[in-house]
Amino acid sequence: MPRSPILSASRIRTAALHIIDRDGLDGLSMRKLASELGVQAASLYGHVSTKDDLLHEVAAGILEQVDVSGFEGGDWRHGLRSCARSYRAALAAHPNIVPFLAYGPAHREASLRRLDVVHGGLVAAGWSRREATMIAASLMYLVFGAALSSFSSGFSEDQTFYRDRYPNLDKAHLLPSVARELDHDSFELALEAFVTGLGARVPG
Amino acid sequence: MPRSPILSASRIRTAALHIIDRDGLDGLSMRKLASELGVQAASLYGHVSTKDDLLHEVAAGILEQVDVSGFEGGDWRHGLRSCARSYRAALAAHPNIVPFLAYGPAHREASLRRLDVVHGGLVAAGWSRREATMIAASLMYLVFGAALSSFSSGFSEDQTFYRDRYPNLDKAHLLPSVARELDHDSFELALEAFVTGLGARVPG
DNA sequence: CTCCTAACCGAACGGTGTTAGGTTATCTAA
DNA sequence: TTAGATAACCTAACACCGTTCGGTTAGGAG
Repeated sequence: MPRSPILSASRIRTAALHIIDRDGLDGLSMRKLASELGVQAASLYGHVSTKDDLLHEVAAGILEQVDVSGFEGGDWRHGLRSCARSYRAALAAHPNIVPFLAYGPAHREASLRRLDVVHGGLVAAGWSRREATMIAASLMYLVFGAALSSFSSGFSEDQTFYRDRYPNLDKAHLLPSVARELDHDSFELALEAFVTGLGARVPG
Repeated sequence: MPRSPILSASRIRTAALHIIDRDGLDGLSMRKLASELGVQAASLYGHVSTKDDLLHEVAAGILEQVDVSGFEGGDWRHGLRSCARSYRAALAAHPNIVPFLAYGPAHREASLRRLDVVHGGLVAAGWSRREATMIAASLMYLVFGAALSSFSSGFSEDQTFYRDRYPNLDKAHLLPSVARELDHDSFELALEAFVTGLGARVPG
């Protein structure tokens, strides 16, 4: 081989995710990415077909970490809860990429494979196929909704602006640390209410 | 006045939303927008400070249509349900702008004002302030999650690809019309389960 | 030592959002 | 009636973007 490569698809993905985490989704450009890898922009295209493709791969890497093994025990409630938490954790670790996921999460291989497992687990627990599909979809609603409309990613700046304008809103969630906790607790509340509400419907 | 204007902020917003609905979020450029208004791109900047600003205004116009009057009756269950449906309907009418909303919905004036009403309604119904905040947040999770991870916006193309790959997934939702119905029913299921699950917790 | 070839670079293309400065048409004041 | 003011729009350009084409270069293979 001609020259030992200083670039690789995985090194590029890692650097891209790092930039996204640090500078936001709009903060990622091929030129900046190349520059941080000590390389010119054109060189990236030997390892990555397109920026959009790169983003999809980065997204896949994140979704790959979602653990749906909680369904193996046969308890759909536990499966739903543990899967939802794992999903949320994976997204919350890289909130800046969530807007990209919004462009059609259903397409994604990694996402579908996991949805399929959830679906199978629900059917095995006694839900109809249609119900299983809807429950799995609902789980995605919760997870993606929580990832993108989070307090902590929304409020963190110019806190004084909100003060006194919205008398009913709790002022406390303007502090980032409180907001993070509130995000977590809200998600747990939503998840628990959802699972409980489902339980009032049918099996197990 | 010098010349009768052929441009106005509201005409620009309308045209922008139309392009977004038709060509997607990436299909909107200032030059195309200007051209559809019979004008050069630079002229837009007399009425709109920035493209980002324009998008925020368009988004605000959509969120403005959300009806939270359902809380006035004092029944928090009905309030939650009707507010959630109104929210979803508003977003589902313009699905292409949802990815933009993902860049920080909490900032938005129109959104906050409505959140404030929801919060007030919940407190009036007996929930604590903290619970009210979390419930309102959960509602946003559901609504935004449903808007962005919808089946109909995800699957509609290359249906054959999915066939046989995911044995557990219901094949039927590959058809757009079925997908739309499934989206609706899934949202209703999630909403109903959520409200029911909340009811197992506390007041009224 | 030569050739091959993979890895990277320089320069460019067409597109983007945005701005500075100039033109034009109408309304106001003299 | 005419001169000036000014809002509305345009022309041209800037800096950046993703992407591609045609080199250059450095090492391993014969």
